[in-house]
Amino acid sequence: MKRCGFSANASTIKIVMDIFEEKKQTMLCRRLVLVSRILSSPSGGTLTTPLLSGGSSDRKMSSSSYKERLRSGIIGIKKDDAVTLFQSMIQSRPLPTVVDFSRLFSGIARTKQYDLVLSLCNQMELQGIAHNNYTLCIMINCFCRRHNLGFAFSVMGKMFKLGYEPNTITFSTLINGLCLEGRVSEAVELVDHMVDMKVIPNLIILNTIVNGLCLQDRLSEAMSLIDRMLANGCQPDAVTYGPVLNRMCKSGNTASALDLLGKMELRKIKPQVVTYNIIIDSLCKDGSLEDALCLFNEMETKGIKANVITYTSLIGGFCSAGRWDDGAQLLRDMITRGVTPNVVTFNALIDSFVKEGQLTEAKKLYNEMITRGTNMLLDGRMKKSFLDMLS
DNA sequence: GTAGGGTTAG
Repeated sequence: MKRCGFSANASTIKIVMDIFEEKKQTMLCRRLVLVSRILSSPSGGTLTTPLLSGGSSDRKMSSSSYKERLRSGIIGIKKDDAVTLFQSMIQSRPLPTVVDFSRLFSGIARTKQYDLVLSLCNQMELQGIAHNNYTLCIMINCFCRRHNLGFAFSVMGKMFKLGYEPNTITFSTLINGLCLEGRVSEAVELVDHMVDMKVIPNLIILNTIVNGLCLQDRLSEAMSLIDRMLANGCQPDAVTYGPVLNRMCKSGNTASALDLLGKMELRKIKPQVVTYNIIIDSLCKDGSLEDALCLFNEMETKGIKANVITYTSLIGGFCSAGRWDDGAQLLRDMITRGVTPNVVTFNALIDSFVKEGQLTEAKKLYNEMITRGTNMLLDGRMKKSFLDMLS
């Protein structure tokens, strides 16, 4: 290991890397580990051989229903639902494969219920189903999101012990974890280690580092990293620029963000709707409503469809400028164009009407909002608008 | 087959 410039609190990385080096030198040992894992895994036999061939019809039903459920999609799965699905999986015979569990865990992780994923991972192991490279990586991500870097690195150690080699995704998960902790320098060190280990960093890794630098408000370093990417033939994408633009706008430098948007276009990087939203919102807050509307037209001309956030920012801009009628008109426009307003959109208008004492208008909008359904009434800020109105 | 990043509105 040629590098030794770790800071004291980077010792975990070093320890884990040392374990890896040790493993690499003993490939035979690794094979033995793999073999013994297959032999000793309690789930080894049941994964391919049903224990209850021709089991009860209940169990067959349950088996086909979890498969159906995983296939039909578990986007936005709620906790109770996830637990029920997991229970039906562990009661099925033959037991589901670790791949089925990784699908479930991945779906839950996307809803940010990291604790739940970790707890179900634990229960899966107790059922005798061994982790694989994928489920371990999901665990690393969960620990990183919970700001438990120590546990994340120990899961990586476990991966090594089981004979898995880290790949780009394993590293990027940990690099993001370090960035989320504000430990960008160590994240960069880890990129160096990847390279030493012949694992090639990709655009996602670089974007992660750029975002980490932006989180630390290290904008000039982020910009020079992007320049180096360009110089080395690594084309950044809109995601690379998002955090940079956001940081510029949030620190009151909308003009620089507009400049950068121009540079993106020169570099043939297609902005996303989010890219425009960041700048449009910032212009609205600056009071540069006309510029915001120009940008709004520009994005539509380019075929980038405005979404609820774009409209909400603009409506807020109109309201701050005292142009409530224009704001209300934009609300009608967005509905006509098939963009559904949400509680934030209505709140911007209603709050503004209430503040102006235009209670009739506020009530009309309120009625429209409840006609449109959903449980918007439960929203706290909306309640505040109405308390203001009543007082 | 499944795992990784990210920026936006009150």
